[in-house]
Amino acid sequence: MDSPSDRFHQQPSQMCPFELYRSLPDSNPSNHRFSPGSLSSHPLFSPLMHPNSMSQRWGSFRQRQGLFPGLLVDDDVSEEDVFGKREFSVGATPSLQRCPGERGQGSAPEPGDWGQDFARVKRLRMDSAARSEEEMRRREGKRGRKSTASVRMDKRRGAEQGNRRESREGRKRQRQELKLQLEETRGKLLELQRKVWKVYGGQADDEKGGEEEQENGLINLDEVAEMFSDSDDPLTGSGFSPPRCSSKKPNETNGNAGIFPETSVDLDLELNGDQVWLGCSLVRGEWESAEGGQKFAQALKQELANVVAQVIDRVVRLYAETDPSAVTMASVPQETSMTLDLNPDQRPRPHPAEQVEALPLLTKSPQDKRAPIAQSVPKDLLLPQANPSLTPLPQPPLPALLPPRRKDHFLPSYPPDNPVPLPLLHYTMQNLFARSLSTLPLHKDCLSESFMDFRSHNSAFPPISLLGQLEPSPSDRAREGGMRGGGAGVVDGGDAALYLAAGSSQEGLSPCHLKKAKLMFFYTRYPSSSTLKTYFPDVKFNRCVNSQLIKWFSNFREFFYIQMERFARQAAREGLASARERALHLGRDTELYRILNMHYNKSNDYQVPERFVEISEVALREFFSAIQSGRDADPCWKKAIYKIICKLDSPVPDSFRLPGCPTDTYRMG
DNA sequence: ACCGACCCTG
DNA sequence: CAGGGTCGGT
Repeated sequence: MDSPSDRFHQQPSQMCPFELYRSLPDSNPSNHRFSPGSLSSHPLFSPLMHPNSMSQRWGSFRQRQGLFPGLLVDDDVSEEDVFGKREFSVGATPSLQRCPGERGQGSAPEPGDWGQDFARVKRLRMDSAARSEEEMRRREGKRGRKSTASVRMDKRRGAEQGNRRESREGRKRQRQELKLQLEETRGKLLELQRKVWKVYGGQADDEKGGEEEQENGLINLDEVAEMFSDSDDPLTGSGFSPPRCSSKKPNETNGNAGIFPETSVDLDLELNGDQVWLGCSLVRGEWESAEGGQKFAQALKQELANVVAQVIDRVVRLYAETDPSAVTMASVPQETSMTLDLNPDQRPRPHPAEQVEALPLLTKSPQDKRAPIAQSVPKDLLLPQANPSLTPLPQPPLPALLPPRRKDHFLPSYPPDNPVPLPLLHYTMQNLFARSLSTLPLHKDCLSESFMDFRSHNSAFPPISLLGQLEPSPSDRAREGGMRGGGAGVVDGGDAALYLAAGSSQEGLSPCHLKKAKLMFFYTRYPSSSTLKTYFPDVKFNRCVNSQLIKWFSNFREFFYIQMERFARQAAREGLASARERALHLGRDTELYRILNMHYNKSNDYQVPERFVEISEVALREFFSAIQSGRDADPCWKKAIYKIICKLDSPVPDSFRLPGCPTDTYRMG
């Protein structure tokens, strides 16, 4: 039989995850500690889902078992083949394991990479040496039990030749014994799991399938390793049933059974089910035959795989909740689970491809030191969708930037159910691009590099039709300054990319800041330096930046007053009083309003505050009266008007205090 | 539409 | 010196 230990000496990329833990020649764990900060960049669980590791092993297993006669899985077959056939054979499982944007599309993963990942996991496993020892002892005990079971079965075979009834009773006893053994191991695993979860942070009881998570930062890799190590034993692996491989456990969601299901019921269900047992092809009664022992071992192994899948699942969940950029990966263990999905349960599961795809992409996206928006966006908007099993997080007062995934993706090369949330992809790419620009030499002292660059390269970015994907749903339109602050806003096509990237910290001013300043102009025409500092928290202020911002507002005023004077003179030329009055009224349907809106709110995604319309009309009338009365002959005739307008500043909404480009959802959708 | 240069004021 | 305004260039 193809016991896990048979694969001991295979190259890492072909090893089962649990083999890794079992076969650790490295005895110097202290050399291999990973800093938690680097966690997100380590594809910890990706190797576990790699076909060369788990799935391929199970593919071979299936082949030898004849579980899928039509599914020829060879150890040397390519990843694509494995996947393709698997997908074909397990059509009911909506699974896309590889990442079109990353590993798929013919770009086979490099075994070296995966091997390294395995090695990392290995080392992690070694980090808990004492724990390992304990588990080894545990394993030894279980192996002993296992062989005992085999012996018993042999004996039973001999008894079969005797009295029929006796043999039947013996079988019953055997079954009972096996059940007891399984229950025992399950109990032990349960205990172990609880320990682990306590160590992890007292979540043993309140953590229901990883649904209630807190943002504790990055997971300690040791803890992750422990979680893996908890389930690396085939026998202990039977402690919890696979979420997707065996029959659904009705009590699985009761209490802590969500993680550690009650054992007796499970076994009863499975043994009485007269169907697939423990998620493999071992049908009731079959395991009592001559090869029953082997099949029993296989069943146990399969259980182990299921356990691994669960562990991965939980690790991924933890990833998802601690690293928002990985949320789309949440609940991932599709590789093993899909492979073993012979008896799919009813547990709702997220689209596998969605998660598998996004992680490599997202974890590679630069995590800016401040970037609160960048981090919050995917979590808020993608988490509930990508992982419906997770409790939705409270909606922060940040704009919803990423809409639900739509089917009409604009990257045609992707499948319809493209797992990569494209807006997110967009953001990532833009962010990468923007960041890469930051390495360019400075052109200006005050403006950010990206600003300088993008001013002449806006065309390099997607047109608005594409960026329209970023628009939130029209459901929560905000009225009258109802901006929901902070986030990287959706603006016109040319600038949107820049604004998106501007949630990150800036040495200088970015187009997003310009946009924000313009929107601020709706509220304050004469902001003080302190005000500017307040509302541009993501800008490192120095004299130059401050002057630049002041200059911006000066320019805004310049434009504003020029338009006022122009339209005032135009009104002054009106002969009829009614027409003049009409011209002096600044309705939202007037040309002056359109011009102002176009200038300060170019993308028209922000509702111009009524107050600004009123103030503009005041200015217009002031200009008009000055012109009418001939005061414009005075070279300083505008000063008086400036004085009036200067007093009409209103407070800027708090949403502007957040970094990034504010926007409301007006006109969205 | 934007910005630099320049001037003025406090 | 900071900030505001104006003018002219692009």
